[in-house]
Amino acid sequence: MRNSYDTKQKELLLNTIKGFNKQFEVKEIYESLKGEVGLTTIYRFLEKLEKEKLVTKIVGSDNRTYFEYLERCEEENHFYLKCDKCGSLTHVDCDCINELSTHISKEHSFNLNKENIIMKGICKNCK
Amino acid sequence: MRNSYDTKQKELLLNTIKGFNKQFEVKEIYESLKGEVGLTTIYRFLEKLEKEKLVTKIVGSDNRTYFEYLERCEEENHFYLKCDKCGSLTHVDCDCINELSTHISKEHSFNLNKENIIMKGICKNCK
DNA sequence: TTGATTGCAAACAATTTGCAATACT
DNA sequence: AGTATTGCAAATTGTTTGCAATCAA
Repeated sequence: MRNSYDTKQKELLLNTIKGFNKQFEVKEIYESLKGEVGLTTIYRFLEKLEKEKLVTKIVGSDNRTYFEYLERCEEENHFYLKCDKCGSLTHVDCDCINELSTHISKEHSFNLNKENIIMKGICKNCK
Repeated sequence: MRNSYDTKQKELLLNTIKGFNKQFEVKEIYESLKGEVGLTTIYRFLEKLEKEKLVTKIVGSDNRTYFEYLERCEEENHFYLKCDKCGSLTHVDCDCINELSTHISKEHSFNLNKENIIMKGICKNCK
């Protein structure tokens, strides 16, 4: 009684998704893997990754639906900086986020979800 | 040569949208205004509000599409705290965000978009 | 009166489901 | 062999568009 098989499609999909270093559309995966993986399979794989919290569905500023691969990170004080211009996602480990979190908890009675802090703006390259 | 008329529908829509104090679905507006405003009009109105940055389309953790009314705020050090549980949005004015922004700019070469900082977690009521 | 707005029905696009064929172990 | 996976086609759902009727100024 197994519950998962390794297939060519899964491997192709994961590599392709990791290859984008910014948000991507379903269509883009489909195009890159034309003839190798069907649309249905792509949707099903993304759904699985979403459940595993490896991928998030988002609405872009152009109002279209994108997916974003979020590499898991076990660091304590970790957060993401996402560029509004190029869509790139930068990982940061810095105590500043811990301080902020403590402050917000004490002063504003709100507990930040420290596993997944994403702040937006303009990255080094784009400014 | 005018470019906008005041209508019953617009007024109803704006009041309804302001009435929710958390994210809402198109369907919810439609239900609350059943018989008073058509679906097409709702979509068109939301599109207009999105352009004015009063409303944002988002994907919920249940993977459905929601809209969120973001009251504009002219304060200098303003940000939002969004509860992952109840969806409520709290406005905060506090210098802490300014310090963070300065730090991130200096140390991590990234310019936060200070107009629209939204951080997620669990609110006072839900914890 | 003039031009904006509305809402139906139809068109369109994105996503999901049923199912038979295929691949994995 | 036995079960998971795939992918087509069809069904479903969400959103947009064309257009004639209506409404605001």
